[in-house]
This record gives sequence, C-alpha cells and structure tokens, in this order.
Amino acid sequence: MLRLNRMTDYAILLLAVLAGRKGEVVTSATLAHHTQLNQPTVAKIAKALVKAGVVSAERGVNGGYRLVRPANEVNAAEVIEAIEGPIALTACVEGVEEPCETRHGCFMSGHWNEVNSSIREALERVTLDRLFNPEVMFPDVTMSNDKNMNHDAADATSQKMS
Amino acid sequence: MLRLNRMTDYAILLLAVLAGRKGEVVTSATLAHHTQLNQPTVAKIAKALVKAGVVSAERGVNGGYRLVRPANEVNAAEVIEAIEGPIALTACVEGVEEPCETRHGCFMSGHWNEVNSSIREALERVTLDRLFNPEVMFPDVTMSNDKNMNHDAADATSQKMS
DNA sequence: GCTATAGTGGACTAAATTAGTCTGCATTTG
DNA sequence: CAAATGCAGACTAATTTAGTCCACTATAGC
Repeated sequence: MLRLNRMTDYAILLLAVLAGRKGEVVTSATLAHHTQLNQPTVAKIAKALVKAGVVSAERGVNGGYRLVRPANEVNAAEVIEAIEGPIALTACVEGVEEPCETRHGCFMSGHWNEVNSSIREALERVTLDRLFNPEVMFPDVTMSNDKNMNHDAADATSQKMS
Repeated sequence: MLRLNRMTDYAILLLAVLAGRKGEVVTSATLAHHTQLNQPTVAKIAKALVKAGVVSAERGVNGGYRLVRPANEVNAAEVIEAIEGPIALTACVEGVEEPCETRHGCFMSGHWNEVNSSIREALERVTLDRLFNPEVMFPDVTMSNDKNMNHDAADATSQKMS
C-alpha cells in the first residue's frame, strides 16, 4: 500500500497552518489547536520538520515555529523524508546474516534504486502549496479570497482532511 | 519510508523461483524449501498472487503453482498491488467523521492522485525479470548460463537477498 | 539575574498493524 | 474413495507506530 504514516499526514497539516500565516511565529499550542492534535504530538512533528530545515524554531518567551520558505518552495519529498526517513522501497530483508554484497552485490538493488528515484522525483514535483491551497486545487470554485489563507485554510485542516 | 512489507518481498522471492522453472508446476512445499520460508506462509502469498492473475494454481495430486506469463511480462506494480492492495500514498486520515467530500471534494486529493500515478508508472516500468535476473543485472559478469535459471537463481534467493 | 514561556531530546507506554500459524474445507487424480 | 494439494479465513504473536511524559536548555522581560 505504500502508505504514508499518520505522522506525515499531521506534518502536512501543520505546514498548512504555518503556510496560512506566512513567516509568523506560531506556538506549538496554537498549532495543536488548529490541527486538533495535542501539543506533545505537534512538538514531536515540529522537531522533525525543524531538523529537516523546513520550519525554524524560536525558543524563549515569544517563541514558536515558522515556515522558512514559502509553501511553493517546499516539496512533498522533503516533508516525507523529514518524518519517515529516506524515500526508498526497502525491498530487501534487513538483518540478513550473510549479506549478498559478498556475492556480487545485491542482485536486486540496481533496479530498485531506479524505481526509488522515479518515486522521489514524482514527490519532488509536488510543492506544498499545490497540496493544500484550494485556489490552486479548485481554480474554478469562487470563494472569498481574503479569508482563504488565514481562516479558511486552518478551518479545513482542522477537520483532518479525508 | 514508503516501505514495502515483508510479504511483498517474499512474493518476489517466490516469483523468482517460479520464473526459474518457466511454466512448470511447483508445489508450495518446494517453493517453501527454495525460499526458506515455511509452507503456510508460501501458501498465503501464493494465494494472493493467484488472485492477482500473476500465477495460476492447480489443485489435486500433481497440483501446485505456475507463472502464467514470462517474467518479462510481469511488472512490479502488479506484484505490489497483489500483496499490498492499491498503490497509493494514503495521505488522508481514515475514519473522519465529517468527510471533506461534503465541502468541495477532498481539497488534497487531486495532487496526491497525480503523485500516486507517477509512482505507479515507475513501478510498472520495472518488469520482474529485470528485478532478479543476474544476466540483466550484471551483463558483464560471466557465469555458467545453463545453470543460472534453475539452480543458481533459486540459490541466490534462498538467502533472502539483502 | 530571576522567572515565566517555549522548544529539545530521549525514554517509555499503549495502540495498531503485520506476520505467521492453524484448522477444516474443496478439488483433482489414480 | 483416499491421498495429495490448494483455499479460506480465524486466531495469536511479534513488530512497528503513535502518543505521552519528564527533565533540560534557551530567550525575553521585569
């Protein structure tokens, strides 16, 4: 099923909220409120996103998190890798006693790598804003644009998009 | 991490053995022996592959499994779908009370679908024989070709490729 | 420079998923 | 009809993932 785990899902939710407040610093509590997650979980995910350089954290009294780049410069591959580690179909069984490298290299690896990079490229092509911006998603649907980015976006994500 | 689960791994192993005996009927016990899996597990995976139309099963005394098409006409996407279900990054949280369809369709779905089909195409491009045939993988390595498909292939896979 | 607010790191527990096993049924051949 | 073989699906065990907690570090403002 190649499923993304829930954490990655939450990460995209968080980023959607942050993107709705471009550049502003948002506390984990605020993020928790808007995403309907609880604060420790938000913190955990935010940590990973900070490490990946997608958001920055500010400590201290007026601290919080902030998107370091506009949403159209962040792609899905980055987010997924931040949360789940390297994008790769691990077709090989881990913990093999006698690694095939000792024969003539893993006789499978070559093509999986090819597959993996195709997948990665597909994910790189999708930028964050395209994932969650209704204007881009539904260019034909008219809606009050002034509220879109702040209120509406946060609202939509708080339903944990189905 | 987008990981394939172990079952899919095993499925490829099984198919490697079957491909090494093109068209021959092989019992689950024999498959179990060559893959170093145990028979019930082999049976479970084989069932899924039968359902997917990749191998056929024959019941009765001289029954067993058989590859229905040559390995170069079976692709990775089929195998993965057979075992893990549809290829899709499920970016959406399941079990949402108030599905977004009631708003204006899931505001995320469009682009995930795009991503999903890119991934699927990448997997379709990889045929089984390219995944496990050493001749294709290592065209420069000379080896006794007469034994390759029967003995050597089964042997290599019995190590559960790392 | 103390105190309140906020993030960090990592261990720990609980929940969910996946893998593997078992048992009884169905089908084919001799 | 009996032996060999696959089929279906329930069940248990193992592994993974999610979520919680706590002690620590950093910053700002008084």
